[in-house]
Amino acid sequence: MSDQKEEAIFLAALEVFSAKGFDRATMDEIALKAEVAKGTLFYRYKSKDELFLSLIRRAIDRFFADARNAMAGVDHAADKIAKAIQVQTELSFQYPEFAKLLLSDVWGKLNRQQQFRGCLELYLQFLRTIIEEGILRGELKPTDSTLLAASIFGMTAAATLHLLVSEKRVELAETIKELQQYCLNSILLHH
Amino acid sequence: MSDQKEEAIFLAALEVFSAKGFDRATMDEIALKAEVAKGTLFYRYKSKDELFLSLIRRAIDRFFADARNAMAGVDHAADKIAKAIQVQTELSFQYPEFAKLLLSDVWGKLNRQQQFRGCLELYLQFLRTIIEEGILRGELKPTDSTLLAASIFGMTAAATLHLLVSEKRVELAETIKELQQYCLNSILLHH
DNA sequence: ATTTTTATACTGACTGGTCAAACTAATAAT
DNA sequence: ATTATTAGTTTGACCAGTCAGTATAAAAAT
Repeated sequence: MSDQKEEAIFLAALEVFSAKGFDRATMDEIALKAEVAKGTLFYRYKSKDELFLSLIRRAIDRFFADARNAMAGVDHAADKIAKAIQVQTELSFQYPEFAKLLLSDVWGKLNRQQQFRGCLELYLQFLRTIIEEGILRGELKPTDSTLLAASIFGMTAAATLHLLVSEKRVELAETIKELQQYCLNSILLHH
Repeated sequence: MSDQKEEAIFLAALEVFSAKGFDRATMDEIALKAEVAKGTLFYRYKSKDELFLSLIRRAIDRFFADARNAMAGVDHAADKIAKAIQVQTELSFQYPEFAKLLLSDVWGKLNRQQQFRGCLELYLQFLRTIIEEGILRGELKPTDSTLLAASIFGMTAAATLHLLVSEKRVELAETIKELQQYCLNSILLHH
């Protein structure tokens, strides 16, 4: 039960799944990168699916924790949303390949993908709560909180991925500020 | 070079790739669904990659044409953006599985995925032009047009997919209106 | 006549998962 | 102290299935 091995497997899985996506990632490559025999992977995880999910859970938990953390002491709903956008953008820049994996594999019907979605849903739920509170407190316009939460998440994910993929050098801080403004102010000059 | 066969292959490929994603889709199944011998697929397309790309090109061309069409006679940049959101949302609702495929497979590094991205880029370029014109004409606040274009696309894609995947019954028209407002007005009540 | 299609069988590379054997270290028995 | 036992862990060769792509020879279609 060496924690070292577990950590090595986690890092290798993160790397390989991120680089190749679920289907093209192989257990052989993960084992190789983790410097562990293939059998060890299956001793510790029932299947490729399970290894993948354990990775996802750990990563999303951390994302979630970061987001909660960033909002400690923040009161206004708009400010909380701004923080959420910031944390998500920072994570995308820090783990771009993982962010791609996230946006690529959440939409499917397979069991693994549904469970994956369940993890992400926890975060969206959290956003929803913030939105609903904001509406109740008269800070936000009434709207379908589910739709808005998904919109904020999707806008941030796709925008950052597009930047990362297009390989333009960009200022992280500047990007965050603009995304926050799209969402929180109008893009219109007069209205 | 019967057009009938080509159409059958197109439809079958659309269906199978949409349902399974690129990796899990098999040429055998596509051939079966198209009621065509497997050899025919390889006679007409060099490889699975090529078949996939021809499908993508055709689909995105159509999306692009729809968008252009919807904007004929529309003048204000904000109205054009509203139309873009509308067309994209309608297409997501009409071909939900294909929309998933789109958002899942555009981010990769593989040759096929890069070419795929090239197709989508044409559309984003188109959005950019609209945005830049809007800025020049003093209708939109100055911003990085690339970032905004990607944000609009991503917001719309992720929001609609999330609805489709969560299987809540929703009003298409209502959804479109809300997404347009997120983008074009503020979500804030006072500002 | 030439191109296109079909049905079927085949190849060969790849990969998730298995399993019996081997290793390790701690504990119990002598 | 030394040996035996036990339980958990690790190994890597191996298996069975899958699938893109090929081959072929006959039949349709143009």
